[in-house]
Amino acid sequence: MATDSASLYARIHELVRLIPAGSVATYGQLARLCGCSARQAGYAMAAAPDDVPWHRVINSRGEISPRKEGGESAQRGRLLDEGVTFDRRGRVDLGQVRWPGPSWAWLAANGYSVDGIE
DNA sequence: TAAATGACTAACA
DNA sequence: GTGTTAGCCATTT
Repeated sequence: MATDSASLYARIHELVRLIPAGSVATYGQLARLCGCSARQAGYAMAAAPDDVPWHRVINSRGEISPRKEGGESAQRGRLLDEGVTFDRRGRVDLGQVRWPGPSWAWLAANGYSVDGIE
């Protein structure tokens, strides 16, 4: 259970909730937005509740990250159900389905620096 | 308290 | 294209 860093996870989870169906984001992308490292983004997914579309978060290669349990297939299935296509290698076309990120308005409304760099 | 772990990434060979 | 190295930092042991 998260301790003091629960707010950090909450922030990541909120970002993930903004990802529309049919789009995907990378761990590093979320990490940049929440101001933490990519590993923490992965940890946040492991701890993500069911109301978070964690299946829309993949690694920078556009593949499903291998984890302990074999939940990869479930994640792939959810994405396919949302219209995300995988190529023969099991990778998605990030150039096509990658989530551009939250709107500037959202960022500003949530205390993020719109300048990109605080 | 210290060391190991991990749903990562970028850079380099 | 693949393999290795280093950096990352909360969580777990």
